[in-house]
Amino acid sequence: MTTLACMERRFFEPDAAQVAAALLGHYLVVGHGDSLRGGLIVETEAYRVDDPASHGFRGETARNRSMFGEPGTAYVYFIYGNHHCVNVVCRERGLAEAVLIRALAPRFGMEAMRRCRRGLPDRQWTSGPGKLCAALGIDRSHDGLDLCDSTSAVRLARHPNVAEARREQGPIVSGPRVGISKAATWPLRFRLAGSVFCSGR
DNA sequence: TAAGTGATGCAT
DNA sequence: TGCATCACTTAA
Repeated sequence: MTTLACMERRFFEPDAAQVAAALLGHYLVVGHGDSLRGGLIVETEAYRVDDPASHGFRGETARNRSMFGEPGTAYVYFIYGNHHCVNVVCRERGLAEAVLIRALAPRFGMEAMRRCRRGLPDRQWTSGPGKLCAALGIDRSHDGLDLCDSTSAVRLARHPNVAEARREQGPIVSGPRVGISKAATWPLRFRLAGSVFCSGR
């Protein structure tokens, strides 16, 4: 794909709910040497600064430090002893807001993703926040990367025709978050409801 | 439906 | 130091 321009930083200055919706239909990609893996974002979840479910709610620690960084920073955490999840930091430095990338429609590096997902069917490669990190090879070593920098291993890229992508895979719907015990009913989960690659939890 | 996995954070 | 919790996945 020749048209993979990185998102500009100001894209991530609004609050996490706005950014979570705005990211749908754009790309998350990871460079591995000369090759690329990634896909189209079809599901996101917002975590707000006043949000008891957010890792940043109780203040800055070694684990969540990058949540307090510049908008467009990657926050990657390790959970349940097995899985990594990747977030995009929003709002200005010092305010912990972030968007969890929950699911992708696979687009680039299909064979590499198939291998990393043990030969499972494509619908199971990236249809969950831990799955997509496994498929793309994202881990804590990517925590704190600038997702707006075209030289970063992990980055976010603008879809040249995001309106069309949303038409094809929409509509955009929002609803309760999943997998959390606090403030789960806040309608901060967003997805392209026509995509078969949503996590379905 | 439940087990597994290990880091994290708060209580002790 | 101990222990409950955890923004998940897989096997059953």
